Amino acid sequence: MTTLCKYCPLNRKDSFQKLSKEAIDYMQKFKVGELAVDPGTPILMQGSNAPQLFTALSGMGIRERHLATGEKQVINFVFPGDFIGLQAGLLGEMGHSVEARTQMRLCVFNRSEFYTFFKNHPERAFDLTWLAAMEEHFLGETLATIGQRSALQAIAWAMVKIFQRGSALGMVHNNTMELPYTQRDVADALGLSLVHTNKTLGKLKDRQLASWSDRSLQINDLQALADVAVTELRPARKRPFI
Amino acid sequence: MTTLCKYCPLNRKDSFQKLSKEAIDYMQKFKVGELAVDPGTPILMQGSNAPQLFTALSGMGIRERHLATGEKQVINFVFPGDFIGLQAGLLGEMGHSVEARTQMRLCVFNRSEFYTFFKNHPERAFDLTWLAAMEEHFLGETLATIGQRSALQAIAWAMVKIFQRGSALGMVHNNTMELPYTQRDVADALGLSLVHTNKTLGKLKDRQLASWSDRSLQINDLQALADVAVTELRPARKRPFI
DNA sequence: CGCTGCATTGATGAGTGTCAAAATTGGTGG
DNA sequence: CCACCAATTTTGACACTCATCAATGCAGCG
Repeated sequence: MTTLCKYCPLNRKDSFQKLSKEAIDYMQKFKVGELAVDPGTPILMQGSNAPQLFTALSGMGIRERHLATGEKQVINFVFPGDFIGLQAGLLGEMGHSVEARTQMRLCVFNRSEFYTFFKNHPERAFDLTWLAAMEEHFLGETLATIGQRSALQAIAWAMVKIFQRGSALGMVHNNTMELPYTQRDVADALGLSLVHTNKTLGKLKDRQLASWSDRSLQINDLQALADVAVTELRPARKRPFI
Repeated sequence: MTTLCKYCPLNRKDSFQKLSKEAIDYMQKFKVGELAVDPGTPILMQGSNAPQLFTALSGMGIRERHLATGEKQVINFVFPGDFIGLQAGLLGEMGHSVEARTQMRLCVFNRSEFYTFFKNHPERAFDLTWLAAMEEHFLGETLATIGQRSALQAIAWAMVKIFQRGSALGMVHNNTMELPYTQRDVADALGLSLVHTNKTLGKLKDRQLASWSDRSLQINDLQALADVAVTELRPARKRPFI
């Protein structure tokens, strides 16, 4: 049972830019279906030339890049509203894989209509490029984290980012949000070993900055955590979605 | 004295997708001037909301992100054909600074006409998004490098990437290309200390894999270097430019 | 109730960072 | 043409963060 775009769950959240009625009508034509996946399911594979692109409607996942050595680098975490498959759509090949970490519902688009999309709806193309620019911005910040921050700073930074993102999406209640990731995911995202990540998380808990256990992250003083991370807390902006 | 777009130096290089005559005519209207800068000149500042966007016509530079701690992370290296200011154009704020490392000539566009650009020329908007996707792809690879590769692998990887990029642009002669960067730049790009970078570069030279001195990089066996870096050598694709 | 995946803890050492100083290079002015 | 200065490269010694190895505990699950 496919949700009509006019009832799109994303368009109801106020962390997203509202779509106009016309835009919704158009997206309805562009949308070819809906995909529901279980935790652990691969959605797009690195190197693949996928015929389908997605927008996450609900649930969480990860983007990860596999190396020849068998290790992997987590590029970032996927939240509702994220567009999945930009690289496949434009370059014809994904630079990373995407995998579900919770149950997810995805809105499915056809890659073949991608160019038409650009041609007929420049404001939507603009939105897509906006998302790409935002991603570039974020990856630059991540690069600075892995390259320059200590393990403690890096993990604090990651927790701040995740918490803020979750907060904007209404996933935070009582200073607490669900985190479906494993410590290995976080370790791979920050270029740290699993053991050291575990010990560093322990340190954050000892200092009462961030407490993460049982898939649940609690942060009482976000500013204090941001201070440890040497980051500025900035209000989230409304994002477009595709 | 401003070059006419029909004589654009980028359009003559065959590593770029040729622009149609109509596209050139349009770009001519979009182009508002040309900027020549000396080495060391800041082109765009992190956090700024620049009114102008650029395409590098010649010369090289770096993108760098400054941290509150005074350290910096080099995001990547700027080559001819690179678009500069995507984030300013779309997000209204740069996530990093851009600085010249050689003399550079830049093609200047007005940010205010950016949206018009999208609206009237979807194929050019498509190209811009293509570049953004390519950047995202590259940053993902860089993330994997900093996060997962050893210092030796990382530096080998960086040399391979730079050499390939230079090669595509016709900057390589006799297995040698000019490198206007400092070891500090490379260290900051890979999250390594200057001293360790220096010693590791020495190791690559000892092993006759890559020899960089006097601003000049020589690589005789690129495949061998790529093997050390644990990367695949892939043929460069034709890129669009703006 | 024995798997299997994940979290946790302790011990040890390698890979890098940091500190300090010398060598080299390039530019500038006398 | 030389003297001087700043920036960069190079080297050596030492410290420390973080990776690796190895076990144990714990929970979910067929």
